[in-house]
This record gives sequence, structure tokens and C-alpha cells, in this order.
Amino acid sequence: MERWTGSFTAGDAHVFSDPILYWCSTSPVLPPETAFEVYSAYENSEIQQYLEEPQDESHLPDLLGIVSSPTSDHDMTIQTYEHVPLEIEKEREWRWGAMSYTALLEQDEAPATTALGSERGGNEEEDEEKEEMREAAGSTRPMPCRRRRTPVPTAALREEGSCSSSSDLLAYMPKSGSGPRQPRQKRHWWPMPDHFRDFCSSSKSKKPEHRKNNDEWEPEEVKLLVDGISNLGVGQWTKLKSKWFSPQKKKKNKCFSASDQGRPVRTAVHLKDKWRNLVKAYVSKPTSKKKGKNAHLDKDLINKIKLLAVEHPYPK
DNA sequence: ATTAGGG
DNA sequence: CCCTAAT
Repeated sequence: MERWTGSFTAGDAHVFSDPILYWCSTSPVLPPETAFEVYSAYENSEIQQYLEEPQDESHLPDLLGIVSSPTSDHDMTIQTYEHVPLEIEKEREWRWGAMSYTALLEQDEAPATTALGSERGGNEEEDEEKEEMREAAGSTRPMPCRRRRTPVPTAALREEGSCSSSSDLLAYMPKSGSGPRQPRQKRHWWPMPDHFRDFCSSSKSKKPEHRKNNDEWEPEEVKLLVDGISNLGVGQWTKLKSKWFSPQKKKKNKCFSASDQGRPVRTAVHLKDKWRNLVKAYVSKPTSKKKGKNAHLDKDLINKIKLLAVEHPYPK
């Protein structure tokens, strides 16, 4: 999954993802029924206002950053995260919200074949998803409509919508107008991307590009850390960071080279924490399973850690 | 601004 | 990794 900063086209739909919206696709190729997942950083009150008095689809762009009206000839579902003050919502500051509406093309067919670079790791879910898409395309495709149907902004707020249990979100949403509620296929929604959560939780953060590093420590990084500690000892994390973990220090040190710029940022606290964890993993609790995760540290490095740990025990 | 520790 | 008391 990658952050999408421009706009992509699905029929006539343009969706913004930057900086407020985040978008991810459910399929590398737009199916007849185009589903979006949109993360919205708009205040809850704004969304609520929209939901209470839905006017016409021209409001949706304002709310979700869609520049022009989506004109998929099938339902378009937009799922958002809405902001809920912590006083109201115990823990989560963001919760699921969803709205869907139907817009029909004026033309007969929508040449929606834009390829969307889904970075989602392939798995059974994806195939399942595609299967559902095909089903939807074959059985529920409505006839093309001359005139744009009155947009139907229906919305549903999900009280306890955890990310993983929201697959029935579509079925949950009320259908507009009258008539029997049409059964809708389930859809897999992905959990909120870390990027977006970070953006939300620290919108007041210093640097806009201050991305968080959830990446695991690479063995090379650990090597760097160990080398640093062997020289500086334990406790001088800031010095260690500036000397070994500063990308732009053109010193001849073993600092990151230009090709390593993409590395996650390690702060002094990170270095400290990592060392503590290393000691815990390889010294304090040697019996712990170092196989599970990314313990691709070679014995040489591990031995070095053990020696340093004796020399500089972290929790003293 | 930094660090040590607990969460 | 985050948060924070303590320095």
C-alpha cells in the first residue's frame, strides 16, 4: 500500500488523498462497481452535518475531496474515518463511518479501466474479493440510465466498527428510497493505514514529512547500533545517533550512505529502546524465541551484543 | 534537550 | 514504540 498524493480517475471520479484523505483500492483494475476506501480527516461535526441534511452529490466532493462527481454506473461506496473527540469515544479518536450513494452515467458505458497500483500483499482475500466483484458485475449491473439519478447520500455510523469486523458494512447500510433492501456482497475493508493514523494523531507535528517508522530494525542497523555502543558506551544516545544514525553527516563514519536515505528514522530514544530490547532478547532472556521475527542477526553480531551487554548492562 | 524506565 | 518523570 502506498500513499497516493495525486488523484486518480475512476470514470469521472477524482479523489484526493493529500493531505487529508487517504485512499486505497480494493482491486488493481477498476471493476464495474468501484469501491473506494477513503480516509477523511474532517471533523466529525462536519460529517454529521452532511449526513443529517444530504443535499446533492455536489456536497460529497467537499466532504471527501472528490473533485468531480463519481460516475461509476454502479454504487459507489465510500468509507471514511471520522474524528470523534476522545471525551466521547473512550480510546479511539477515529472510528469508522461510511456512506454510499449511487450515481448513474449519462453515457452508456464507463470506460473505467484505469489501473490502480494496489500494493496489497496478495492472498486469498484478494481472490475472494475479485470473485465478489465479478459476481457483482454479472448479476446486479443495472441498465445504464439516461439522466443522473438523484444522488442518494445514505450514511451509517458504526458504533463499534473495528477495522477487521467491518466487512458487513455494506450490508449494514440502509438503501435509499423504498423497496426491498438489496443484498450486497461483503467487502473487505482494510485497516487504517499507519500513515493516516499518524497524520491524524500528530497533525500538529513538526515536519509534514515526519513519517513514523514502524519498520523493523534491519540487521545492518543493529550492527550500527552495536558498533556505536562499543565506542561510546551506553547512555550517550544522542551522540550515538548523531554519529552513526545521521543520514546527512558526510563524515567518514559508518553512517548511512546516500543509498540508505530511505531508512526509518531512529531517535535517541529509539536507540536506547532497541539496545534494551537486544539485551533482553539475547542476554536477560536467552531462551526467548529469536526465530519468530526478524532475528536474522548472525552469531557474530549476537556475540558482540552479549559482550557489550556485560560491559554496559542496560538496566543497571 | 536528554535520559531512564515503565507501559 | 510511546509517554513521562526527572534531571
